[in-house]
Amino acid sequence: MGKNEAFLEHADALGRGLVDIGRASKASGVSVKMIRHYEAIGLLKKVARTHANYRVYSASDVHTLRFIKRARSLGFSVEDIRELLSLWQNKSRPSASVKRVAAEHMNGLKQRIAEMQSMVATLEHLTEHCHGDHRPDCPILEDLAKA
Amino acid sequence: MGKNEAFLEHADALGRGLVDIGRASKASGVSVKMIRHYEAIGLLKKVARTHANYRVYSASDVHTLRFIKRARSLGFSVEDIRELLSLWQNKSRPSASVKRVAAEHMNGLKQRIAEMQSMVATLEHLTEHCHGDHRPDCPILEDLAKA
DNA sequence: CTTGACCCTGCCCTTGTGGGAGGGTGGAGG
DNA sequence: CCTCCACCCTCCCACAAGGGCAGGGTCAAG
Repeated sequence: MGKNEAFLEHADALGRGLVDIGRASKASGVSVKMIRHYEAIGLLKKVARTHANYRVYSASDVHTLRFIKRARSLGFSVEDIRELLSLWQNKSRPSASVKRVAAEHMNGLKQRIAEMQSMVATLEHLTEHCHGDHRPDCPILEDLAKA
Repeated sequence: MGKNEAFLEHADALGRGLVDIGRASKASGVSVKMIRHYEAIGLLKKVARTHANYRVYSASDVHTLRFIKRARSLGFSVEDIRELLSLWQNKSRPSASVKRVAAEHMNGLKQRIAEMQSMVATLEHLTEHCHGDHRPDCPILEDLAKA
């Protein structure tokens, strides 16, 4: 094993395929700021540190960060991701649990989409009838003022 | 005019068609909390107060609150509303200005809808292929882990 | 005079992310 | 060895648009 891994030198760590937070950020697409934040809220386990207190990430940590990044890009909340991560790491998880999390998230998305579409429909209707010129009459303002 | 209106008694104020914040809230649909907040951020002008420092709203104030409420329900941001309110109060506004604000807001909505629809499409595809039973294999987790 | 329903201000919480201050470190070039 | 810059560290603050609570004042009815 050589030296105790709890306190590596920076150069040493890079030599062993471990990366600093900047490289982990570039490799995962998660900003440095957010990597620290995910650690602070316990989404990512506490990683090793160098003597200088620099965080050191393994390939597996970076993999987890990419998982988080991808999940965020699909709109999952941090709490959803917490659950997905634990399911991911649990080799005997039932796929039904994963499916449930995804399905609930999808329903939330669909509902918000529907709400926004109804806003768009109203706005579309109102702007269609707005001259959009120098004149002050405007059905948009009239709607806001009446309803 | 009778008494100076700067410091009314509560009962006095109600007698003149003015309302307290609770009534203004019920009449407008804006929560008491948010009425105060809108005042704090300058969306609503500072209203009169009674001797006891209670806020007193006129019918026109309530009308403005309803305008704000309706605009929020169409998804306009507070900053958009600030602009819409000033256009509403400016009798010589060009309707083109109103239309522009509405159109930009609509574009933002449409873009967010598109992003969310693409999330839903991906999720739908993934959940379709997930057994959703006791077995651990799950294309959802595989996607999150690979991409 | 008490009680309950209001009202007041002020502070903290949310979600996810960015920004900056103030200070320590690593490695390269002079 | 010294200097620099890029990087790292920890805190604190900010945003949207609200919710919630604490601790106190007030009003009207009984």
